[in-house]
Amino acid sequence: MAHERRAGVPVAGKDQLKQGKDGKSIAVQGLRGAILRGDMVPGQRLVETELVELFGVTRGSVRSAIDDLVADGLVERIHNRGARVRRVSLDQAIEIMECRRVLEGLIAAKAAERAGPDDIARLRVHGELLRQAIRDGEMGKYSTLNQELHAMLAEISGQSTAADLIGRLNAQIVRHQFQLAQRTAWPRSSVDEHGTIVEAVAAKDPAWAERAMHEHLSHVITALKNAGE
Amino acid sequence: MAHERRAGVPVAGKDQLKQGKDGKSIAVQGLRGAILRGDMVPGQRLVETELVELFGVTRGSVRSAIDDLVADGLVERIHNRGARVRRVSLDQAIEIMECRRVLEGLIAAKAAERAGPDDIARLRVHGELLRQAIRDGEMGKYSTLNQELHAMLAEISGQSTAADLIGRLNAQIVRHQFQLAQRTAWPRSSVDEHGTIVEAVAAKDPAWAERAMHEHLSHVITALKNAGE
DNA sequence: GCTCGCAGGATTGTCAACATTTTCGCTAGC
DNA sequence: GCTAGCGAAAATGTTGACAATCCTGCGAGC
Repeated sequence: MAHERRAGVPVAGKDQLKQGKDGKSIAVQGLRGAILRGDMVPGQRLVETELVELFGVTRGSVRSAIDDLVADGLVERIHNRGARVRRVSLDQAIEIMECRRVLEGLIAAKAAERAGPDDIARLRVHGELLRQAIRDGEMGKYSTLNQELHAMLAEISGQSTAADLIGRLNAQIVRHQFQLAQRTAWPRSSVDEHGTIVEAVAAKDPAWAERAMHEHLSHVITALKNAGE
Repeated sequence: MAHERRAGVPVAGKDQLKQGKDGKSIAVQGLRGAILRGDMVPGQRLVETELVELFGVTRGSVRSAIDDLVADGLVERIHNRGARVRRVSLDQAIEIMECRRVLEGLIAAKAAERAGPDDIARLRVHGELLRQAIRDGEMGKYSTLNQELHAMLAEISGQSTAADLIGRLNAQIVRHQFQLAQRTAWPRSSVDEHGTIVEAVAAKDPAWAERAMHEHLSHVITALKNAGE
């Protein structure tokens, strides 16, 4: 009480470093990585003792890590019956993408409001790289650049709350997105949607940026729906 | 889906019963309630041993409960330095409300798509009650009805992901909203925004419903901004 | 007079053992 | 031949004790 420290501001830069040491964070990072990487498939049981010897941490840490991932929606647990990797149905994935759509729209709009000249320059460079990756058919590079572009917009927008929510939502559907990227040949019309978004932000036109982002993600959602049939 | 803990509708009856028994859930509910009710003010330290004797559960349960609330953004914890009730700045509250704005817009749109005749009837009744509460100046009743209306839309929309996100976001800013409700005399123009939303949903016009919801929450955000000056 | 260093006390983080619940295989009975 | 009931094994949930870390107050030294 004597020490009224910093009013809680956002996130955790140094916390991450500190947490890297203790057992819980090793378990969290290991488990999250394994699930996101696909080493553990949806529906698979997570037996605590197995994870103990897999990660070399105590059972308490594993337990705590599972709690964390349950809160993130990556794992589901049933009382006295253990935990398993959450299986996200296509309908749920669509729901999640619809949330992402409006949140990314918000970010795009705010980014358009706040973007400075240097931000715009960086965005343009990234947009050009994206176009090249698409033209050369390098899907891996495209995916990486795509994520970086969204991250850049999030940073410019300053909407850390929205960015955080999107991060969580995305983690839940990486598998669907991966499948989508592999099975879908993107139509020519959607090739330059990123370019439009960049342009809208550069023009500092929030409404346009939001519309462009909405349109872009609507196409992804449509592709998701079609993939299910 | 993964989190049917708090938000809209208690799907699992027996889970509630089970959760009521074990220590962790008692601690979670108790702590969340205390924070939301304002019994514990932002910035206040949460000493584990104190909570132990307050709720009559073990320290492990308290610890686990704190982890849960950290994941929900209600509490922040610093390594080896304990946990405290998260202090949400006005800027952060505005950010959160902007997320809520677009998510509620999504829900309103989807609700307009899916609403059946009985849903519409229920909404109209609720809208009328809301109007009465405003006319009679009963702010407490207004607040309750307002929440119920939003919950009803969330249920109709079927977007449980968005509803869950909104539930979490809302919990983080109850304090701000409470202060806002007490200090602000709502302008006449915003009196019947709820009516407009209900009408738009009843007309099964998603775009209109989304616009109406956006406008409504934009006014709340504006009020929030003004309250800070 | 001020700063640096150092125990003392308090609080959190970790761990290993105990209790409870569920599941699966087996036997007995219809 | 099939189903119901029982018991052992495995996995989970819980508890209490131990170790590491941090804040506070006091005293010595410059």
